Amino acid sequence: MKPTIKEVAKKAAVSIATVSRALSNSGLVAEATRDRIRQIAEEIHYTPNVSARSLSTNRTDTIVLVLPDLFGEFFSEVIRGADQRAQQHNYHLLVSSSHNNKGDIESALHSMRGRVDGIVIMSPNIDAHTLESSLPKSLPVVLLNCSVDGERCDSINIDDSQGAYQVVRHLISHGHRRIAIIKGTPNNLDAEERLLGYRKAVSEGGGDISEELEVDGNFTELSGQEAVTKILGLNPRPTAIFASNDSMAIGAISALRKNGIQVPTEMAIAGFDDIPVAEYLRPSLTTARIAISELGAMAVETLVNAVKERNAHTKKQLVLQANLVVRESCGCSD
Amino acid sequence: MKPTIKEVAKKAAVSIATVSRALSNSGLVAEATRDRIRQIAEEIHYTPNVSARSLSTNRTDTIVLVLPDLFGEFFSEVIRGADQRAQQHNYHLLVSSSHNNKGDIESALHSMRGRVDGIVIMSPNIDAHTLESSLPKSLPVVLLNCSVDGERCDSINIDDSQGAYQVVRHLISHGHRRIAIIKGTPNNLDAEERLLGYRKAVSEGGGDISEELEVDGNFTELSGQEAVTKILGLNPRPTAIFASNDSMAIGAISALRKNGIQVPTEMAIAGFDDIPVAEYLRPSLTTARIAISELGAMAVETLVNAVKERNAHTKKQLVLQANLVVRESCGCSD
DNA sequence: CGCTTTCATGTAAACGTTTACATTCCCGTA
DNA sequence: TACGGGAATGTAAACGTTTACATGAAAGCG
Repeated sequence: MKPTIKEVAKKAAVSIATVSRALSNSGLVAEATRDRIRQIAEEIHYTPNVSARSLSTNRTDTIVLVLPDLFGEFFSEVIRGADQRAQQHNYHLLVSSSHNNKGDIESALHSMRGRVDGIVIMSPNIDAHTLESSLPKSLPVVLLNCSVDGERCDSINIDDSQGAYQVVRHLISHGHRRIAIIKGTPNNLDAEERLLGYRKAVSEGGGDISEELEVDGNFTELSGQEAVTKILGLNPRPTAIFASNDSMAIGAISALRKNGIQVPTEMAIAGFDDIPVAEYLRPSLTTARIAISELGAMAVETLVNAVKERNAHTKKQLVLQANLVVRESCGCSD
Repeated sequence: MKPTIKEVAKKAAVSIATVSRALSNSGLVAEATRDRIRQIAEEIHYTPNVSARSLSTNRTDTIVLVLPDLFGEFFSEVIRGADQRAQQHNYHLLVSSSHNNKGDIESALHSMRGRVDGIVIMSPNIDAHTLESSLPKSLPVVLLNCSVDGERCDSINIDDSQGAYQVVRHLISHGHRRIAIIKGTPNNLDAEERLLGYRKAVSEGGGDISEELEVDGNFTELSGQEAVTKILGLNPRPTAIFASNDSMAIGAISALRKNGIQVPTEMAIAGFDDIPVAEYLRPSLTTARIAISELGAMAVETLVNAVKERNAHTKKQLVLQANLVVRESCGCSD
């Protein structure tokens, strides 16, 4: 059985209050007493129970990042940024997956009460109003990639529409007029806004506007591959593809190669995100770059501030801009 | 302030014990009473404090995965497998980073007492004996990619040596005799064993054995690129490269391209891991495949069993085999 | 020498929840 | 009608730690 503070107190012949003060440097303890207590604690491998401690102090020095998924380069980069910034603020970062469904988000939220000081939630697939009804009232929350009205918590979103618009405009500037889009997951905020940006750019640039050019995908490489099969079957065939994220662009490039179609000379392609591997592909991928890792870092920064203000601060909504990154897959050179 | 069980009890005109029984379905409660309590709990947005609950029940239904880093496709895949298996067992999975240093591992371990029921630790860079001295005695732990003597906890390792051996043997079967290796991080168990496998295959296959062919890397794409600069400067120039992981192989391929060297006709290359993007590269990457996601899943399975047995079971050491996956980058066709 | 202040430590309540045990009431059976 | 058993609920201790307040002793100052 794991030793408790009582065992330390007994062996050190002091009260548990003295042990607590000695180990946490809170309040006066005679130096000789403190040294004796610390030595005994180390000898019997005592570590405080953080549940008991947080019950008592009403603090955990921990925050949690709840993501739709925990894998893939995009989420990886979000976690990287969040982890680094949490470390700088001496907060312990935990990461948890909501598996992209509302029930799991609620379950994750319910399991966090008393365990963390604040929560970052990325949840582009969940309706923000139904999400808000699940949010604990006093626990600071920062929402990522959700559409909320701003009274209840801070949020950071990506200007998806503008990023998609830039990328598609660039394809148009290459002379493309028949551009397909591989869409993201249905009911996903990012996907919806990227579609809007695509439509706006195509409309303004005199490109073909057609429902058949808007091909289903779900942000995975496999769905990018499958979309290409459909795109190649369209008549007349598109000359460029905008994939709503880089993973689908990667899958699309692979499928084009398998169909003997040369990128970018026979089909131009562009993505969205700029995940790290995008620059290593051949051809390297033109894309809308989001500072993904900075998204995670800003989320943590915002949350840590909210925790310090006991969630009483004026909530704010930030928007991250996307920047066009021109590489080879649109026809430009690296 | 967040409502507690006391507020629910007061509004429902029952004791806190009745509320606890009603909400957790433990013990008899009249149906009308239970319905009234649940309605009130929902109205005032009551969620139990999990710290208090775990203090009382001595259980958390949570496990944690402590990784050297939380980003990159490899760790991503480990997390994917772990998360799926944890969900199947109705355990909540948390993920935390040790930032690949002993101090942070100890800090992570100390912050988990009373918060989780068990811990998976992947720590290839830390000497296992010093790690073991930090392990809590009664908390079940599963170690990944560490070298331990097996009395204290379960472990799952990769047969790195054998995997590297297979890959390098394959390069030798293509006629290569001057094969460079891009090594992993110093003092890393995986890196060390892959180097041993490389040496054994080269030695048995009559290849060149030379310290200059063993080039430093640290598992990142950038270090793969930098290693290529050194390798191209060797005289006579190697005809093949074995990168100790796929990320460095990706970086190496990119650098070879930039130097105008065609893979595989002018330089063959192979990696280790088989991260998901490896199949989308051009040329696609020959590699030693580890069922990375299965590593995570097995770790969780082993830990959940250890928790159930209250850590009193006979500890076991499992070894995951690597399988050669032949693609284009060695000169074979897909 | 006496009084005041400060140091060092102990006591006990509190944090929020669970649950063992006790109590009361109701129902069924002889 | 009486007794026994079971349902329903309340009481209070426990989980492990923190910390406000109390107490005693020692040191310093007038």
